[in-house]
Amino acid sequence: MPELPEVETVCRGLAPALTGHKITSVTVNRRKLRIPVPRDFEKTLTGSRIVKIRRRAKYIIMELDNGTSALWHLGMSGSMIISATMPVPAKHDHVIFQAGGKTITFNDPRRFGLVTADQTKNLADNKLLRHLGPEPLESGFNAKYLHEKLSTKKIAVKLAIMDQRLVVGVGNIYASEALFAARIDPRRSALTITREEAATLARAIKAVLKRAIAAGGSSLRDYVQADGELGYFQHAWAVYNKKGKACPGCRCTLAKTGGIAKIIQGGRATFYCPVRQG
DNA sequence: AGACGTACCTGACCGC
DNA sequence: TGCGGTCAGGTACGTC
Repeated sequence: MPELPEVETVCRGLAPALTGHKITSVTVNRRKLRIPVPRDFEKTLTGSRIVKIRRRAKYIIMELDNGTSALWHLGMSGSMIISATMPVPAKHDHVIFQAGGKTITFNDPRRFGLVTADQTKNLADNKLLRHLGPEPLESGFNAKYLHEKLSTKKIAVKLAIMDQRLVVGVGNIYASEALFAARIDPRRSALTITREEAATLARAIKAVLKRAIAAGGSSLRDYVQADGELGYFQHAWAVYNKKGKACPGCRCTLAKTGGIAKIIQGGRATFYCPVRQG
């Protein structure tokens, strides 16, 4: 489920609890995730200290003092649970470790997530990370870059911005939300997006993600002290999952337009306002 | 090389 | 209550 803001929130929740602490135990209950958990994963982590926790795209990178980094991906349904006391085992608790007096549980019903490790110095060449495009909130992702990238692609602009090689972290929800904010029809071929529209879209992507990260940050306060599940928080979407609803900030009449439309692109649901994004 | 479909897996929900 | 069908926020891979 989680997109970039959710993963960022998970990192921000884990970092204060774990940074500087030694991993005292690791249990892997199920090795068959999207890719197999490495056989030496437990041995690699146990006894080493967590130096730093950061995010790259939708990966959580846990840098250890032994030269390796643990990589976590939440897939569609993953979450991380911080417990101050030994938690009651639950279904789909695939990896559990202890550090800093806390127990961290990686739970993922659909098992599209993954847990692995690699040498920190090799991360740039890591098979999972090497193809990833720029971070949307960094300066390299801007109007010029986006326009150049879109200008060579025939595919729909919504599919283009979800391509992690073009820019990371824009998943199905935020793609719809950003295009709505930018007033761009998601069905348009990427190469028809003007320089000016690309500038608006780049700004919209940043704004939508930042707003969601802020919402996630405020939800963090509730559980960072005690037990809590990281990875989900309440958020008010403008168009996502709002088929038939009135489009916020739009003056179109619901009876006339039918409100927010739902279409399928690349097998995934897209929500947009045919009037505002016409 | 780009575009597109498909596969991976469980659970929630809806209509009958 | 049960059953089958559909859908779900991600990503890699195969095929054309």
